[in-house]
Amino acid sequence: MALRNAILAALLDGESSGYDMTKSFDVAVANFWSCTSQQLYRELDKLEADGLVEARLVEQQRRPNKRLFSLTSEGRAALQQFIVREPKPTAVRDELLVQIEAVDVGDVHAIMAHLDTRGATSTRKLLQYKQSREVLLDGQTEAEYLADTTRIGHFLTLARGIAFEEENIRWCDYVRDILSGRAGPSLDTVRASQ
Amino acid sequence: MALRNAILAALLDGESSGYDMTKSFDVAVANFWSCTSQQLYRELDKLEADGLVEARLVEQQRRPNKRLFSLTSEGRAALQQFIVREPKPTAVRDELLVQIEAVDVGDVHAIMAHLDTRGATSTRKLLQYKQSREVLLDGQTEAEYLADTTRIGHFLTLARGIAFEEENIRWCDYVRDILSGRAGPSLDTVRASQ
DNA sequence: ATATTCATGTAACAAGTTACATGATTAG
DNA sequence: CTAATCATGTAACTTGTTACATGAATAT
Repeated sequence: MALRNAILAALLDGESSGYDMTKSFDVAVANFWSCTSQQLYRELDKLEADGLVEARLVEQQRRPNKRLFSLTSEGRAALQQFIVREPKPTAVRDELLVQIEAVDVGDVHAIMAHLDTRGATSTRKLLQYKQSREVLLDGQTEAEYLADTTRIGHFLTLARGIAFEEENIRWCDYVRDILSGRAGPSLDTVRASQ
Repeated sequence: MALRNAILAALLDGESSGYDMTKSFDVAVANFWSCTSQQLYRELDKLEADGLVEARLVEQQRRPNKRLFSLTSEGRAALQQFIVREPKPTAVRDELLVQIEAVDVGDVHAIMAHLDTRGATSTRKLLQYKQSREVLLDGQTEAEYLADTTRIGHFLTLARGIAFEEENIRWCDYVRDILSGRAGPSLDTVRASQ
């Protein structure tokens, strides 16, 4: 009853295959839910069995056949019921933060490498989100967009994703600065100064 | 192998009972991991069986007896191994964002109520985090604290928690403003103007 | 030639959630 | 007298992850 609603919400933008969603869960939906492709296929089967989505088989010549899923009216009704329920508090689960919590007893250089990787990931995601935003806006100002559109939800969650990644990048830089003062010169720095 | 490390990291600050951790996972650790008390007790048993933590029974007169857990050297070593491994990307899981994604097909007033609740929760958490920060700083400036301490990890994760909740509050306000323009006058507003 | 993309899954396992249970003590 | 706090758990269930599998088509 959890992933369900994220899938139903993702289908508001139109029909989609499991494969499409596997990737769009990395971009469009990534700022509010995440899952593996195996979970998606399993849940889509259940949703179909429960009549909340329906599948349309599309036969292709040079590609494997695919099933395009779309919301049924029951699915739409289930979503409507879901949004009036009190949402659970956000479940935060970040291994990098657990590692930072333990930085005092471990390898500072390893942590700094993780911070670089995370910073790069966040930068890439931020770029994707901002591009999605430009696509939605399509040359309009935010005010113009908001006045016109019938699809405001995705714009608002995108705003949260953008703010989250910006904050993430700032924090990675902040922590890296502080840790580099504690780590002692890295091997690279020593080599560079010789 | 997931909650494990969060528990081990939490024990860096000293011994703690399952009950203590149930609540500190709501405050201190909440910005990077969350779990139920049932999970904690189960995982603590496993950690003890694996020799990563050890329990000390404290008999109390007017309270139920409790077991205080602390890190063993094996536990500390396990943490050190954990922090050199590449961390998994953050798993975001926020029902409120799923609901916002679906706001176009559902009850806008219900969503606004959820935003108010979330805003209030974030405000409360932010206050707690800031108070924790003051306790750590103990009158010193940030620079003074960072120069002196041997326990920098928690300070840095706390900074992330503070930034996260501040951003959350900003976003809730932003979305509420936009939605209140679309919802039409609420029943309350109508009553107030009569 | 080799790797990646498209497109779908199964099976086994690990982790997380919900409901339930106990029972004394203290604060309002 | 009622509710909350302290302190621990068990059992059943739902989710999420990992490893594995297939097989043609295109891009490098």
